[in-house]
Amino acid sequence: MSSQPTQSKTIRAQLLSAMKDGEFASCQRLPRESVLAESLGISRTQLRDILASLEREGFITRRHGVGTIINRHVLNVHTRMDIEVEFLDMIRQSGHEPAVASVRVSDGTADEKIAAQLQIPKGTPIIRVSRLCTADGKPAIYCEDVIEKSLAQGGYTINDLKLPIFHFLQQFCGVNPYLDLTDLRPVVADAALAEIFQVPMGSPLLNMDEVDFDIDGKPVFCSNEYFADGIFRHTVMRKKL
Amino acid sequence: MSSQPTQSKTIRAQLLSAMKDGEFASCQRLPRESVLAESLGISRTQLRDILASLEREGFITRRHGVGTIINRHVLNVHTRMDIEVEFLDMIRQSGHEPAVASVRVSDGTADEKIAAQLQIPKGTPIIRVSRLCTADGKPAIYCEDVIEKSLAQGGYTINDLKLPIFHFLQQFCGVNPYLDLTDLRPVVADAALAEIFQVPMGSPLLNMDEVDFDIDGKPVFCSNEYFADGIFRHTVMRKKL
DNA sequence: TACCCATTAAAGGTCGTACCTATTGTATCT
DNA sequence: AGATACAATAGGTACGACCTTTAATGGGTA
Repeated sequence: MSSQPTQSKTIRAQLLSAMKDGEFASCQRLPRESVLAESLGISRTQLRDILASLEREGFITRRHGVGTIINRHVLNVHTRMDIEVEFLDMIRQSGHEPAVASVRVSDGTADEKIAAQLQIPKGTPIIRVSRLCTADGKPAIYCEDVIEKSLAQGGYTINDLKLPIFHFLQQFCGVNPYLDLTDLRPVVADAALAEIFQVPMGSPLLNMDEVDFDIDGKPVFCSNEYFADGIFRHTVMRKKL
Repeated sequence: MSSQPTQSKTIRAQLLSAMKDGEFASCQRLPRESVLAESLGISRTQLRDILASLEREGFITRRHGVGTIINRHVLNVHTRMDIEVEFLDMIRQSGHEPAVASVRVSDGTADEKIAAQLQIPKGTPIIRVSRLCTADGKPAIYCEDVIEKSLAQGGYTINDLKLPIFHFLQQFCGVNPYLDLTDLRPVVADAALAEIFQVPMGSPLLNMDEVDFDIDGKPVFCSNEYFADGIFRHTVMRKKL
């Protein structure tokens, strides 16, 4: 059902971390494609496929007749908002000590909005998981995850929910999120959010409304998230189409 | 200096619009690579390079042994925040009538923040351009663009600044933004912003702090932008690395 | 009839080589 | 000294062959 970690993906990751580790720091550009391909043990054809995706992510720029340049300013971005990252990793990347302060699970049924997001009939049984993550002990992220109840296979404990939600989805629901679409909005803290984040009412918060799809394009999970202001630097890399 | 619109880019755009126009709607997947390559008049090699980038953007999913699936739910997103779009187009895409309500130009010098963003010494002369864009007559986007004064070649009028800023940069500054890095923050309207957006103080606004780089990785332009809440649907597509 | 397993066709993934073309720097000629 | 021609570099494109993963098919057995 899910996509295997193909050779391409592995080498891609390998090349990316090599760049991040300053492997080619001397001239900030990659070796000639033919050379690099050989040193990675793959063909130039495959390498070019990898480079095409890295270029689209902004990490490199390929220029005909010149070479492949490493975009260090992109590589150095802490938190790329256009790349899916676990909350705890995100907090860690921002230089803070992450923790899951609380988890709450409850059953319910899909309201109009959830039904639309998950493409299920209104009233379908769902599970709600509320979590609060802290950075150095301060409230940083509050999220309410929702998944169709019939997908959950039971047998899990609260501790399973304190781990990244992807583990839970994979282990107990048999689903592998492949990509997500997330809507962003600025909001101000109401009484409830002010209490959760321990900030004055009216404080700004970043709201993300996320729907995760599996590789078949089926929505499998959605999440409403609030991010405290001032802890993260949410950066997005943009290029024209 | 800038990258030419290569054949690859052209065909890529052509293929993407064909998908958007529902060209392959019947089965929501692309023809076999060999067939598609032929019908596009290119080699399979080149096609695969194109597909790699389209896959990274979420528009398609390539599955070994299966085929190339079109992700209509991604294709249908109105405003992809991880893709650079002109403000006026953005407003139009959101179903509103765009207009530039006001433009103001002033000279100044780089403060600490601008200096860091543009990687120039503090105090370097700059030009500031403030613009207010409206959607159906209502304030939607307010931005303050900044560019190093020595880059501007003069000879422009206010009307040139009412056009998309990229025209100005290209025509009068000789720079071609290649990608940008944008930081996102939720903010609440202070007195000045409340006046500009004609909303109560304390209203939520989305703030984007953008730095544009040319193809050589040199910062050439930065912009501090505010988006009214409720007009746009800022969506970002995310995949794991 | 129902289920399991082997076969096979379809389609993306990888490889290798040859050649085209844009850039850049250098050497030469004026 | 400047302009022009040339050569080296490196990415872009093209074929054609073969590998590997999926999914469908069909036959055989319980």
